[in-house]
Amino acid sequence: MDVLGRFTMDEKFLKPYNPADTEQRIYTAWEESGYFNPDNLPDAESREPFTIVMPPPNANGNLHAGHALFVALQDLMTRYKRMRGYRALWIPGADHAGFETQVVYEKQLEKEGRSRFGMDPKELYAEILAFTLANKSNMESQVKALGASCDWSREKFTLDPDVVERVQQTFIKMFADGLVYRGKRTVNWCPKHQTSLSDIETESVEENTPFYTMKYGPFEIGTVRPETKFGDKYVVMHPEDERYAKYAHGDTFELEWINGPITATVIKDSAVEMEFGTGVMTITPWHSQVDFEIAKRHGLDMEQIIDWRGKLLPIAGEFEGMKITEARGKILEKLANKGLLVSTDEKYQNVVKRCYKCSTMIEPQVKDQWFVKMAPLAKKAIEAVNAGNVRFIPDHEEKIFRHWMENTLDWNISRQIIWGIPIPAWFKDGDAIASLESPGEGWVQDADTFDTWFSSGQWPLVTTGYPDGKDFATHYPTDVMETGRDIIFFWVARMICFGLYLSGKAPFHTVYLHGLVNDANNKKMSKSKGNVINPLELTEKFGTDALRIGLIVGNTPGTDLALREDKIKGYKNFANKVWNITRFVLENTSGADQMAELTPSDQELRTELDALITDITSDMEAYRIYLAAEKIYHYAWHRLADELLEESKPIFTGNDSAAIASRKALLRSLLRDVLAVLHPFMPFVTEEIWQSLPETEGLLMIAPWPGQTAKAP
RNA sequence: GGGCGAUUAGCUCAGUUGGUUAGAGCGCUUCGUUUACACCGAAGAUGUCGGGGGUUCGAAUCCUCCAUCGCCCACCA
Repeated sequence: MDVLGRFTMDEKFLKPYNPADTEQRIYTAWEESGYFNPDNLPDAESREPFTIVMPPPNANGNLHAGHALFVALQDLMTRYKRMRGYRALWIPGADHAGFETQVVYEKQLEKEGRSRFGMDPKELYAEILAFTLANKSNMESQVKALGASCDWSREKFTLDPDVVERVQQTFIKMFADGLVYRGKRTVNWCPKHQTSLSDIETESVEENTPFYTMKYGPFEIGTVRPETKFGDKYVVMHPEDERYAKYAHGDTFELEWINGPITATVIKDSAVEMEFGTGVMTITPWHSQVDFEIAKRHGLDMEQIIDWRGKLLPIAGEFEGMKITEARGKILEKLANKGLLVSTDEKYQNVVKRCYKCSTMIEPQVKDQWFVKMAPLAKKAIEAVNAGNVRFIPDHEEKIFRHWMENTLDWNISRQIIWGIPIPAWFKDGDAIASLESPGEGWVQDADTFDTWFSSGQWPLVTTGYPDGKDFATHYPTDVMETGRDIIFFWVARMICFGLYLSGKAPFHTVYLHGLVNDANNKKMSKSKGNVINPLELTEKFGTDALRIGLIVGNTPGTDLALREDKIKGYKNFANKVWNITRFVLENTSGADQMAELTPSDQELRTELDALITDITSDMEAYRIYLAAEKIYHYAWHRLADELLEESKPIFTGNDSAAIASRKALLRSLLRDVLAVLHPFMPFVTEEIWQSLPETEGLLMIAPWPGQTAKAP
């Protein structure tokens, strides 16, 4: 107040809004208030809990645009609920991201002219740990820069000792319950990364692969992989194929094959498609899933042809030690010379599996691994969805979820990498058991680590302290799982399975799935394309609020988003617009009596905003967040600023003191509510302004959500 | 081979699950520098809502077929 009893407006409003002057200071104020931790909220005990678990970002690099979107969404959900009077908890975390991080680190080693192979495992582990911890704190500071109101005191890292122990205990329990088993089965082997991968860690790509037909004794067989055929000694056909009726199952015959004469056996199996090719094939059980299944059904021999590095073994004779890619041509040449190559279909299209990280062709190999038996877990997950205990937004994702769940095969959780949680298992004489401690003499510990999703699948449980931690009773099940549509199988499906298995309850009632954030041309961002946008560069340029609301407005769940700078720039202008609305209101409402009676027409304007807030509130409750954001944006700019402020000018320059008093009180109350509704979307600028209003006390962050619906539940 | 989605203004997208002249942002045209804001304001142009057929008093919205694009899953060598 100045000497005349008038409010003196902060001079900062005379200049455009500058996010850089504000954001760090405001975030510190929020953090120091302690309200990120819901236990510190006023009347915390009487509040209903609301819980979101943050998808822990991989601690192996900078945040990307997708992280900015999830921070914007989850933070606005948390802030909204906090203002609505909930005991709002958003639990942050960081993921060691096993294989992913190891791949990132290996690339770094490569640049330095080093390789993980030949390194002492303990040294390698220590190096990756240091790398991960450095990136973890980098990642945390970036999440803070985006304004995340998560409770850092509850932050979890997937390699925290209690997490590791919980994950290992789960494995042991699943072993006891018969839900994990040690199986010698076909696995997806990446010859570059020297580890097996789960089915969803491979990419199936349709490619042009020449299809060769070869003479195999009295038969003609087809293959796209001549380099695997050395050991083929079974010829398989459909039992009802009349063309081959004269051959009986088990018949043997001699033939001249790649490296000389062999004895082959006839096998009848209905897995063979009669219509495909000649209806006859030979099998390579060690290097093909289908062939493996056939061999298993009939108890046939299996022999490894290709080693773990992708080179031919001694069975290949003169081709031993050759990489399969270079061997193929030479083998074909030899086959042709021996008159065994009948024909080549150069145009054949075939589905090839590749490593999702390095695109190396996956080599199916038979290996002893730990598998999770998915069927019983999937059954419970589907039941939970059917019962309406888990709801998907957008709802069509439920169909995708269900379809995958109904068809998913057992899950290989063994990884031959050191960067991860060790599998607590021991082997002796072909026996395998799950145990933290050695069962006794002669037992050898499993050297493998868990698929990283085996631990992150238990994330809602471990972050809330399952089974007897202090938050488990209050905050589990959590409320919303907000994450990317692209990890519905990797993560969401597994979390539901683990949650139901361990706690008997689904870990959340709502799954909100956002789409991918693409570049301005709607192309997927990738390092190789060089179109990756660092969100922190955008916040520096346009302010965090602008980036956040720019990612929210018009972005319907499940739909990919083209991230365009001009859109973000538009919301930078909006932040400045709100700033200048405040300037106008403060300049023209000095000495406002907040209790002044509103004129009938002003009362109507007040009622108009009340109705809008009711509408926006129901949008928020129904997760129509993109609409809620647009509505308050539109009201602030095109109703309040363009129309109400304009029509206020003649009132303030007139001499109707009742009208002036009414209008002053009205504008102040409209401004406060606009700031409050806008806060979850644009937390920094709204809080900054709130702190400059003479009539407000405390942080906007914990102010009540306006409107009649604001009562605590 | 199976599944999911999209197709609305030049561009990026909404359209709250059938209801008056279909909306926003950016871009574009014209005007405006009046002390909230030029990071601005006013006015304006632009759409057979992919195509055919159907249901309905009424369809961008529901049904059906077709076309094009995108994504996901997949053990025919």
